[in-house]
Amino acid sequence: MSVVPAQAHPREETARRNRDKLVAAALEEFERSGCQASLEAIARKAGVGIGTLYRHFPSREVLIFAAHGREVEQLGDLAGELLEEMEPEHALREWMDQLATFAIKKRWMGDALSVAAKSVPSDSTAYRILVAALSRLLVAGAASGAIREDVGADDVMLAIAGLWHVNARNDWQGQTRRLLDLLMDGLRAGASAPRA
Amino acid sequence: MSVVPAQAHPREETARRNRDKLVAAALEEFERSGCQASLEAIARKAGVGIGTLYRHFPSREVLIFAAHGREVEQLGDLAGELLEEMEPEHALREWMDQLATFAIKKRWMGDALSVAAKSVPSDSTAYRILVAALSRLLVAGAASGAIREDVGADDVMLAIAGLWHVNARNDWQGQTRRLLDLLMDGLRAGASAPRA
DNA sequence: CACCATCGCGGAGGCTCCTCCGCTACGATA
DNA sequence: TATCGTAGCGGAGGAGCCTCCGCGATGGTG
Repeated sequence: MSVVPAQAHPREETARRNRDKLVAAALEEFERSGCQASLEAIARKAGVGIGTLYRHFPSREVLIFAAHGREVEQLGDLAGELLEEMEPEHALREWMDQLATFAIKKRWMGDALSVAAKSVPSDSTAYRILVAALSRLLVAGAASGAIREDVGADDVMLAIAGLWHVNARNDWQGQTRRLLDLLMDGLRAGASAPRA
Repeated sequence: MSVVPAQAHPREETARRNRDKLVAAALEEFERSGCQASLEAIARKAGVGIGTLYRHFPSREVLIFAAHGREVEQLGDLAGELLEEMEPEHALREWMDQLATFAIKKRWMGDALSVAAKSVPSDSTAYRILVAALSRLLVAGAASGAIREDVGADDVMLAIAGLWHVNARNDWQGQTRRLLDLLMDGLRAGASAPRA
């Protein structure tokens, strides 16, 4: 996982190993019981003290993303790939669909983002990655003339915050589709009443 | 507060008094420290056991709305009043603005609704009240031809879920305005691409 | 070699959550 | 009046959160 600097201080070495053990344990526990799994249980499973867990991961959210960072990055990269394959407007929609699916299928993500949203979300690495991806899509859309220019990635993140709440519902596909349809209609250039 | 049935069983009488004491204490504590205030502290302040609190209010959310129910109802009533004063499209927007302001100014509300959203939100009385109000506005809007007909109140609730997260940000007015602008643009009749 | 500064570790401790259960007090019944 | 059933009360208890601090290992210094 982590890069091993050839001749590290043994202390740092141990610390790194502990970190890795924690991430592994967290991944398992989050998988098993959603991401409100007990942090003490994770520490126990990793065989380290609870203090060690909190030193490495000062908040639950940080741990969640440490465990799932890779997947978030892939979602970030996806934006670029979609932009190469299709026109920006469709890429934007497709990306948001993927994000929604992600939030449903990988329950941790919805949970995590809704935790992240509580504090100052911009503190969250994952949040930043997603906003960056979204931003690329919006800029490309604006450049192509399909998407209005007066809306920022932050605004759209806020507008799709509802996705994190769709979770347990029965008709999540319908809910998600309608929510994104609504949003896309608002996002299209010319949607807004002609500005003065 | 509660209606006093003339000759109640003394036991029920005590229970009612306890309930009222709890609501009063909760109101104070929520005011003081946001609605993640300690329930044990509330019980202490009310002078009852923690068990009594949980018997009357099985979840934090229930207590929050027991304490603030009146205000939520007023917000519900506001929908009808606005519809009498202005055309539906503006009433809808105005109502959502009020809701947003509410969510910011009365921090408990944003908190509470985001708690409510986690479980099955339709279990929450407050949620139902708000959805009902929204529904009235949408129906009126559709009848007047200003608002599209294929969007339900639940969908809109989901779309404005972001409002609960605006909370701590600096530029909440701007964020809120942009979010609602976006939504209104999507909601206007004719916004959607012509359907097949 | 003896001493010292530093850093990461573990876990105790204070607090909250929420459940569960024994107790009491009061009305009902004989 | 003596006994019983029951509704509502209080709070102990087990679990989790998070902080804080004493400890031991390690590498540097005289």
